[in-house]
Amino acid sequence: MPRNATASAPHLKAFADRRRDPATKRGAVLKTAAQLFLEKSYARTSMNDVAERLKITKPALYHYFRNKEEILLECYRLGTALIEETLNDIASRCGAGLEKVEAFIYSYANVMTVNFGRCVMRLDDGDLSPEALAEVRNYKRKIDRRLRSFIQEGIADGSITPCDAKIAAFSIAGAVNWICQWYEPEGALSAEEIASQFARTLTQGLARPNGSGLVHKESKS
Amino acid sequence: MPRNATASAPHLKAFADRRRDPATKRGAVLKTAAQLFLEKSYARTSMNDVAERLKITKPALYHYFRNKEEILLECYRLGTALIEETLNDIASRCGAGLEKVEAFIYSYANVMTVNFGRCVMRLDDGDLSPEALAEVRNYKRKIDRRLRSFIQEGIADGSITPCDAKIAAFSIAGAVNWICQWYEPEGALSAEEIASQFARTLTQGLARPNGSGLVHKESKS
DNA sequence: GTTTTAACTTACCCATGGGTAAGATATCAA
DNA sequence: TTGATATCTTACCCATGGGTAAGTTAAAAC
Repeated sequence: MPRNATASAPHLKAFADRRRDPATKRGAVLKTAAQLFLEKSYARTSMNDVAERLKITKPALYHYFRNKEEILLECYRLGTALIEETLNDIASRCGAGLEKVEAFIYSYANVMTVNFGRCVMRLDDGDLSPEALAEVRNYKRKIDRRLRSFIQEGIADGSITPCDAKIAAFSIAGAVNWICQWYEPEGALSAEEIASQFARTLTQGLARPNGSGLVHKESKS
Repeated sequence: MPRNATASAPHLKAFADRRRDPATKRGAVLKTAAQLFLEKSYARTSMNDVAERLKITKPALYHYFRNKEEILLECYRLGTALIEETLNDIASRCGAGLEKVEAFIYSYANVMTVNFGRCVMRLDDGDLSPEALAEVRNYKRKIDRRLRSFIQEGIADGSITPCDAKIAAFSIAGAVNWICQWYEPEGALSAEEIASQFARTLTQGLARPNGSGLVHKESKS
């Protein structure tokens, strides 16, 4: 995996010449800011830091965003859009509740390895204004409800052991959300490995099917 | 459980009269600060906020702590002490790896519902100085290693399905750590309910033992 | 009672950082 | 070429909040 946003920097060149399209530059600001927010947190990232990395000065940023918070909010919006996309896919897919949950874990885990996705669960939404906070909380609630409904479906169709769906959803969401706290794009673990093992262990559990015998061990691929 | 630190405030009276023991007052500052850090985050909690809640003035706080960071660090220390305590219990206990993991989840989940425990995983350790950060990271690494070793034990003794112990540990730790993000002491879910269901579903999985775990299950529904 | 000392207050300092005013300069349309 | 406009810079404002200096009050020691 050679080119990973950090090292070779495509978007850092966006401000090389003066007149180019604003859309690209706005995007570059956003990408850079998201990166910094993940590196140092939103609060510890100053507008100057963002400007510096783009090799411009602070006030230039205000041509593309009204204020710092708007940048943060936009990160949330892009991230939640990624999540909603995959959620719609899964919901429309046929299958038992358990399969949906499994697909959810897999897809969601992958999103948690993408910067904008990571922002959604790692950044502190308490830094948002009340209105923006309400919007973001709404997105998050929607995700939680979606997962919870998959679990309830599974209990209803018999693919999932009866349990408190609310707690189960928190458990799964927690495991996956936490990825954005420790995942490193350049790290040893690939997104694919993480996503697939998470999907398996969270649905099937750690426990060996029964006792210690290899009695009816299924083909483990 | 009627008296829950928030409503009836025992430690908020610590500064009622002037000369009392410093230890109690220091503890009151700590408790109040931890509470505020969880309510508003460390960064958004000013020393004035802490003082105000204790009905004293900001400089008075500096009789008990050298600076704001020392308060934060102390929260981490008390929290990690709670965790280590339970970890030692479990490690010394006999049992298969899976049982240890289960016990870990149960105990750790309970710690995550206690304010100082919540601080450990919810507060942003990036606010600490490099030295303090190293100390805290060290605590956290120890916890992770402990969990990972339980899992490896389980794989070795046959109680746990072979898997990548590192990823499995992240998954479990994530689910449990996330509790401190959503748990509300006054909320509908009790610590006991959460801890026991977490211990069960994370070890046994969601899937119903027989019938649906497999991909080739024909799932009508 | 008087002194000593810890506990606390009032009043302040100043670094950080979000945001703006106003001017400079390159780009684009004509 | 030239004016108009978006782009970007230099220089600044000021609110917030951690931290301190120095004095005040009350408790405790004698």
